[in-house]
Amino acid sequence: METIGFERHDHACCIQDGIAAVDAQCRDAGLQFTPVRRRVLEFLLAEHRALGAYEILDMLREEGLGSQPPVAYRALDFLVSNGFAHKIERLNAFAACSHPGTAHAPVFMICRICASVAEAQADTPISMFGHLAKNAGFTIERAVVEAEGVCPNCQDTSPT
Amino acid sequence: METIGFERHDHACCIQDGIAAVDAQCRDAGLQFTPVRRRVLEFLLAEHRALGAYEILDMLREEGLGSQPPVAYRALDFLVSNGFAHKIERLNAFAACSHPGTAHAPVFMICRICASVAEAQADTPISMFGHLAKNAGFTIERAVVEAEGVCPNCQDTSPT
DNA sequence: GACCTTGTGTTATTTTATAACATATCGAAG
DNA sequence: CTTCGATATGTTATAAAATAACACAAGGTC
Repeated sequence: METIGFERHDHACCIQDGIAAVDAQCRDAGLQFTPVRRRVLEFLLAEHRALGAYEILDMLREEGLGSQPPVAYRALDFLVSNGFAHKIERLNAFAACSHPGTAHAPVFMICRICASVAEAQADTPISMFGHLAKNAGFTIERAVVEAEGVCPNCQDTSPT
Repeated sequence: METIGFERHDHACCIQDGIAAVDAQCRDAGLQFTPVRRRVLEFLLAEHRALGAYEILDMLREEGLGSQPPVAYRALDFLVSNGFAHKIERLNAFAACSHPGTAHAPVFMICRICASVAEAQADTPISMFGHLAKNAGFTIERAVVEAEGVCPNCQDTSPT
């Protein structure tokens, strides 16, 4: 139920702590947290918005870490499939996970004005839609929940 | 809270009733329910799964109703922006609305095995995530909710 | 040292979506 | 009735997002 995202905060910590947490988890799980993968996660952690794969690819290219789409997509696959990042389906873009290592039922809030993305942890998909699924006889395995609207920082500006 | 989707049913009615409802709404609202738009909605209603834009385009092409992508995308835009169809973000595909004309907070259930899509009506995004948004100071305008899993008809088959 | 696994480099292609401009239809205003 | 504006469609071209397929490299293990 906790949300971190739109508040002011020490942003350096976002990156450091995020990387450290994933580093530790990779060591525990025997996953290779390679330079490309680490750098991509850093890019994602550096902004509280979702980055497109090609945007990431451009950043990698500037650093000589890879120049072709599969490089970016492979790193993103690694991060997403291990729960270190999420794909924001609505945007065809990717965001670092704010709660790496914890049980996952992310709810994303996407600001239509500044494009920032915050991740809230809800309980489980079951607790939210379990009753609907049960009615239908459907077994939920995973849920995409993405709310669009206006973040607190853009609330006053442009009422449209 | 009602779900129609995975049950056996008189499928001809899905199409007839769906078209009739949208036809009526268009007349009321002064919207043009043109042949292309009508046909695209029929394609969507004909299957309880999501169709890709290019899949729809192929069907239009076979009937001589248009052969270039914008034709399909424009018809889909019309249907989606008037609430007669929905985009399933997870699939980059489109499905007819099961509840045209009613207040909208659709929850989609996507079967990973047979690819069928059912639409349930939840209350409002607010009732589902309002507390999360409130914590964050976020104003929800729209929500994408898509659950993936296994539909009742595929439940027994292939436990993977 | 041969082999296997995992990750990266690279080329090419597929899939999804839109920009931009031309043409057509139709009702309302003049 | 004809000119205009609004809306819809036709068409060409291109952009944006994603993946297939194969080659190479590094590191561990038998």
